[in-house]
Order: sequence, then C-alpha cells, then structure tokens
Amino acid sequence: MPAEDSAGRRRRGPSMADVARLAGVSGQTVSRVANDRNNVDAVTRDRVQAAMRQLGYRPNSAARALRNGEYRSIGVIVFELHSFGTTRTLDAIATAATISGYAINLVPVLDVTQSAVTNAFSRLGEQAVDGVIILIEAHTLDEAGVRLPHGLPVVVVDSSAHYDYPIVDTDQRQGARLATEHLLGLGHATVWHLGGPPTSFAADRRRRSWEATLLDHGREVPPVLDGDWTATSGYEAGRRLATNAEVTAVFVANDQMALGLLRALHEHGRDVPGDVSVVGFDDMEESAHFWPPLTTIRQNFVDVGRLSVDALIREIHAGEHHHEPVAVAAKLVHRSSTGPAPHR
Amino acid sequence: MPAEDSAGRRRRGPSMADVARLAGVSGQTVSRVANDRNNVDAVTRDRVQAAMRQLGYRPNSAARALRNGEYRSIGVIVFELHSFGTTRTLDAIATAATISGYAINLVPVLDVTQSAVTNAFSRLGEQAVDGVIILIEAHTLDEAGVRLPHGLPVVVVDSSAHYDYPIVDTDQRQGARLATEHLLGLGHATVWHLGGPPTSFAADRRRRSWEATLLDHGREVPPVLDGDWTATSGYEAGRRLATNAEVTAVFVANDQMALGLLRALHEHGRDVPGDVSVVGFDDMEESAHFWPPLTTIRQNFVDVGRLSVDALIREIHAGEHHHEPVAVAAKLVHRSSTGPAPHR
DNA sequence: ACGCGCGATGTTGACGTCAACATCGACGGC
DNA sequence: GCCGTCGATGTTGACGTCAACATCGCGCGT
Repeated sequence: MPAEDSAGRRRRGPSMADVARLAGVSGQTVSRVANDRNNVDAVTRDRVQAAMRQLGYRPNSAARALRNGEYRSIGVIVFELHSFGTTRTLDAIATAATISGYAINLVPVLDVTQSAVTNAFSRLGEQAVDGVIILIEAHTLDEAGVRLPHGLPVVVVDSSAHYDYPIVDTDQRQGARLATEHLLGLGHATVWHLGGPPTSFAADRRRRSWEATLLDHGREVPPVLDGDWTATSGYEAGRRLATNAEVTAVFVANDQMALGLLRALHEHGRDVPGDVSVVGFDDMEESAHFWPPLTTIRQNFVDVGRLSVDALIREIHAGEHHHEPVAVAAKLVHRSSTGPAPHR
Repeated sequence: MPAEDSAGRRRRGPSMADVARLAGVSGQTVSRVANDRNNVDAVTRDRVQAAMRQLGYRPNSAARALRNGEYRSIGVIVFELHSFGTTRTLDAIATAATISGYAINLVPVLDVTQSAVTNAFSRLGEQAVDGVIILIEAHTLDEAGVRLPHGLPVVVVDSSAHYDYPIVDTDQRQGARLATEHLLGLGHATVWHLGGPPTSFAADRRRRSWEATLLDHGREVPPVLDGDWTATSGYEAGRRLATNAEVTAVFVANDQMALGLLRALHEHGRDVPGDVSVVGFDDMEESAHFWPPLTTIRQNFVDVGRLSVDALIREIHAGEHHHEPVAVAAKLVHRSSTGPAPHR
C-alpha cells in the first residue's frame, strides 16, 4: 500500500471533482452538499452523499482555508504540561474553541532557553492559525525579546499589564487576599508565604497581594520563601519552615508546593492544622485528598479558558483589542488544613 | 482597524506577490528565499528578506499544504486532560511531533456520550491533518461504533489488541506484575487490588496481570474494588478497605486513587506502611511527596509519546501498519509506602 | 572569438474549493 | 400562449505556493 501513485506524487484523497464525476453532477453541486446548502434537490443530494461515502471523500481543509481566507484554528503556545494550572486552562481553551468552531493548534516550547521560545514563535508564524493564545509565563516572553508576526491576533493568559495584547487571568490579587485574610481571621498573628518563582507574574501578584493584606491589617511581614511550583521545591522550603516554631500559618502559592510543605511538616512532627495552618492555590482535584485535605483558593479555569477564546475570536473578527485586562474571580475552599492559631 | 478591506473581503496578510513586487523580483525567488534554497544570490536574498520583514510576510500554510498535498500536522483526540497519564502522554506526543516537524491538532471530545465521540471524529475528518493519534480509552470507541474516515492513518495509545490500527502503550502486564511481586516479596500473604474503571482496557490488563501473578505464586485472590481513576473514588474504596483488618497490601491502579486510599487509611488510623503497604501506578511528580511518599510503577510516557508519533509518521509516509503492538516497559520506584508485612 | 555550461532568475500551471455569475426549465398570472 | 420568476444546476476564475520548465547572462576552455 504505497503512499505515492505511479507518477511518484503523494497520493491524495478523492476531491470534489471525483465525487462529482461519480455522482454525475458538477463540482459546485458537491460543494453545496458538503456545505449543507439547502438549494439542492433531495434526490441529487442523496446521490452525491452516496458518492461521497463510496469514495471516502473528506473536504480538503487546506483548499477551503485558502479559498476562504481563514483557518478556523487558533494556536496555543504552552511551555509544559507539568503544571496543573496550564493543563487545566488548556483543557478549557480547547473546549471553548471547539464549541466556537475553532480547531486547536498546540505549539509546545521545547525548553526554557530563549532560542527555544524564539523557535516556537517562528514556527507559529508558519502555522495555519488565525490567532494565538499564549499560555507561557510572560516573563519568558520578555527575556526572549520576541516579536510575534505582525497582524496576528494574540491573547495572553497571564497577570501582567506589560503587554500590548489583551490579557485574561485569574484575579491573583483577590485570591491571595482571600487566603491571607482567611488565616488572619482564624487568629494567626501573621501569615508566612511560600511563593512561586520570581520570574512569574502570577507568583509576583500573589506575593504582593499577600504582603499588602498583611500591611493593611497592621501585621508583620515575614520573609518570603520562593519555590518553583513543584512539590519538591515546596518540600525543600517546607523543611526550613517546619523547624521554625514561629510559623503557625502559611499561604502557599500553589497546591503542588503545598503538598511538599505538608510532607515536610509531617516529617518534623508538626500537626496540621493543630500547629500550622496551610492554604494552597489552584484547587486541583487531588487537593481534597491530601493529608489533611487542603484548604485552598479555587481558580476558575473554565472561565479563564472561555474568556480568552472569546477575546481572541473577537479580535480575529473585528480587529478589536486593548481591552482592560480581564480578571476572573477565585474563591476560597475551606477544608481541614486550616484551623485556629495554637495557644502559646 | 477593520478586518475587511473596502471590497468587504476578509483582509489577508501580504502574499508572495506583494513581497516580490516590493523587492523587485519574481514570486518564485521569494519562494526560494522563504524555503531556504541555496540558489539565490546573497544580495537578492537580503533584499527579499528586508521586504518580508517590512511587510510582515508570513507564508500561507493553507496554500502550501494545498500545493504540497500534506499538512505536516497530526491530530490528537483526547477525552479530557484531567487524568495525569493522558496529559503526560499528550505532552510527550507534542514534543516528539514538534521535533519531527509536525504540528499538533488537538481535538477534544466534549463529553462521554456516543454522539460527542462521533462528533469529534467527524470534526476530525475535516481537520487539516495527515494522521491521527487516539488518546481516549478504546472502549469508548467501541461503544460509539465509529468508523474513522477511510485512508486516514491512525495510531491508538491503549492496551487493546482489538483494533485495526497500530497500538502503542505502557506494558501494563509487566508493570502490574512488578507491583504485585514487590508486595509479595515483602512477605504479604496476598495483595488486594483497587482497579480502574471496568471500561478501560488498561485497567483490565492491570487487574488481570495482578490476578495472574497471585495465582502464579499460589496465593488467594481477594475481591477487586473498582474506582474511576479519581482520588475521590480511591478514597471511597479506601474507606471499605481500611476497615478490613485482613488487608495488609494494596496495589492501586493509579496514583490518584492511591492518594485517596492513603487518606482513608489515615482517617481510620491505619499506619502506612506499618499496617498496610500501598503501591500505585503512573508515578506522577506529586507521588514522591504524598504522605507517606508513594511506592509506584513509573510509566515511561516520553517513550510512549515518541513511539506513537514515530509509528504514525511511518504509516503516513509508507502506508505501513499492522505492526505488533508496541509495549513500553514500566519500572518500580520504591518509596516509603511499602514495607514488610505486619506480624499477626 | 565562439559556444558551452552553469548559476540566477522568471513564467506557467495545478493543487481543491467556493462565490459570483450564467443557464435552463417549469410553472403561474394575465 | 407569452413572459416573468424562481429553483436547480453548471461554468469560471481566484485564493497563494512551488515544481517544472524556460530564459538569460557571464565566465571559461579551446
């Protein structure tokens, strides 16, 4: 079963012309049937559909895209699917795009180096897409100093206002405040913070909002520990926190790091929430089954995905952009990892 | 900034002709520069590249695909990105495809109903792809009774031999045996099993191999509990296992359910691994930080992704298929959730 | 000095689809 | 019975790219 015909050309599927010939109609009539136009006689329609089935015809989307001037496809640049948030957002974007009749073109950035990012962007320039959603942390964009191809609509899912593109993201500020005030409300003197990588805008926002909330309440601001979103980094930071008896409440910038922190606390025999209360951020499915089940800030990934797709499609069709950044509210999910401050 | 020109047509980006006009050369020369052919004078090349930059030219991939008869893109059908294994495999596929110069077209199945699957498949028929990798559990395929468009190369990532397509997957049999024998080797009289959904071929393989291993060693085969891959289902099954004093060793079909089981065991005051040993399957990043850190079977998702892409590309180019199913070896990662059987 | 070869560049047409326009026949109103 | 109308169908050309072929000019060998 060779993939080339006798002339050495790549074998192609049947085209409209083939279907037309078999059904004894013109190509245009086949086109009308394929596109569900109603001005075709029922008998003719049946004949054409039978011919399509017999030949295994499927419309050539390249020709269609060329003809129509649009791909009905959006590119999504992702760095890696290891982080829960990215994965979940991608899922939501894919769903929203499909519902809106757009296909998803996944463009992975192969590694963290600038050249890889640049590379992904230039690959993207050649991709069959009408617009792009960027799901990598925008700082990386900065460092790579890349210009996207001019005229390609773009939406960034991140928490920076530094870009010329529309932005959609969880309201990090509000979420972090929620977490911090929850802990203060339980009577803790102050709240420690295990933050995400300094290069992340989202992590930066969460950290700043945590700090602002403490100051608003006239509390002392303890030193920040930085992780890199992984459970391992949370564990390592946790080993330092666990030995500090002053620590009674920690706001962790994501659930994965919180898991590592919980492990470190267990290893040092510190009870959660008896000795230390912990709040995470994200609300992964697993968080409800951590030991103890984790109190956390739930991000609404579905809305983030839907809103970014909507914004992109609007941009594609109307050329609109430069809206205000869209912030999607987060909410607190109270479980067993937080409790009243211990008596001294 | 309207998206249509004065004639009401969708605005398109500049074409080769525009670049050619600006650079004062023919379209063909622009094509040669765009494709990095070497038979272009250095001076001319520079002039053309300058014109490209000035106009923001990017090649029209629809025209290119039409002309060349291939899209250089592969479709990946996924059901949902909630499960760790799917996500990780997708990541590996995307990476492998990119390295091989193929783009990824992500086609989500919106829900579990047959019509949604059928729908996804027919959408796929219209997608600009040269081949398809199916990442949903193949039983769903069965139920939907769908025929993929004839002539579209397909690879299935699953553990069934029921399909007419090449198959790549983790060696479930070997992985499950590894887990079971690890527990028997620690002196446990027998091993209980918390399995995945009965509709999953992978779950079925793991269950059968666990059973066969027990029988090989002349052990009693306890009743199986079924989950649905989620931590919540693991927790629910775990509540039943935790009250049964006979249970000293459990092989869980994935890490997420194992997490739920661990929680249930903690809630019932059963020590892990003192009273009960637990082995998972997958080795998600988080598993190393469960409490206690989880002994588990590590799947080699990178190889699964790479091999399925390779198989698909081979099929696309040579029309080869019907190879033997490819099974990728798994390995045991020993952590703290398993230990010697308790003395009675 | 003549022609041959070769590298650089130009010209043509085809890939598959679909909007716009053209055609054709039937039917109804007068 | 004539014409206008409308629905069904056919014909043409353009979307942007690139392989194949054509052309042009320069340098080198004899």
